[in-house]
Amino acid sequence: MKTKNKVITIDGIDKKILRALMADARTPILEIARNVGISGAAIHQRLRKLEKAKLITGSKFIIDPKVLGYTTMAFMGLYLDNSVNNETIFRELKKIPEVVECHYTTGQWNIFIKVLCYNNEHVMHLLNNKIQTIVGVLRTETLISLDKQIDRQIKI
Amino acid sequence: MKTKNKVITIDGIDKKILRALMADARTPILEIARNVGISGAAIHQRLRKLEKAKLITGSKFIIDPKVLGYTTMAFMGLYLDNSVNNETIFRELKKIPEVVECHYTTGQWNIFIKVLCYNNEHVMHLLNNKIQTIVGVLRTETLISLDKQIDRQIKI
DNA sequence: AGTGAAAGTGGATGTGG
DNA sequence: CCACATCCACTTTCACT
Repeated sequence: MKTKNKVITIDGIDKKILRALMADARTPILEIARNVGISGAAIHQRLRKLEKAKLITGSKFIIDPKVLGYTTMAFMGLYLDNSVNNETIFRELKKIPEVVECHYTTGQWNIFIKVLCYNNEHVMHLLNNKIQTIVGVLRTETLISLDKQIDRQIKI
Repeated sequence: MKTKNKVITIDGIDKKILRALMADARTPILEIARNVGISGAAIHQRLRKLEKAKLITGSKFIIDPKVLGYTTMAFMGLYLDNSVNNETIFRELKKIPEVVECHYTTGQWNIFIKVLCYNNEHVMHLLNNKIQTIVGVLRTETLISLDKQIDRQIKI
């Protein structure tokens, strides 16, 4: 069990700062300062506060996997053998670079993952040679994402 | 139909640059320059090349929704009425801030979405008052993510 | 919480190899 | 493709309010 995270409240200025940086992590602090009408140093303090509260967990360049040839996104539901420890499965899944998300879920499957592949053949290979060979994985179901229409963070 | 994206190849230096910036979008270019052993100006040129190729699609501050109280993540599979246009559904879903991902998928459902909620009650409210009221949505199935173990970008 | 100033660093660009 | 040099803008910190 993880320790409980405190829920924090943020004001309008924090929201403006976050919205700017969530849209573009390299937005100059001074530019934000000019837009919200306070000094750069004040923005700094607020950012430190937000980082300390762990609301900001980092910043990332976002790349488009399609440009590297990863044109096929798929979701897979995994049925597991009751006798196997989830942690073992997670450890194996983390080793597979194509697996970009992994959830322990309610419902028909035990584990639900998102994968990125070059094409359907790659999906097949991944299933046969990587996923299905993990000890404890009994059966899988695959959904192909034909079109990703929304992909965003929670609205601030 | 979108226009076809060209698949590009990147060399070892590009990979190092991308890995640094994918981990932390605010990594100074000069720091990367020192690490890979070429000048800052060269890094600049390569970044422009990668942006031009649309491999880099932007940069974002990543926030942890849990700290704002969004402790419940769920996936929902939507069954649609054949007579309704998908675009109409996408448009409605985009208006719902809790919906952070939306895919048109193969398999039992027509549309598959990811949502962020405060709690199970919020999930229920979302289903009853937002999702199920969209014209064309016949039925839904919901999976709750009890634990997110992996959430990353494709490995470079 | 916020300001303002000061010192250091980094971003961006043009010239030339 | 890359280095070097330059200029300007931005980050970061601190004393003060």
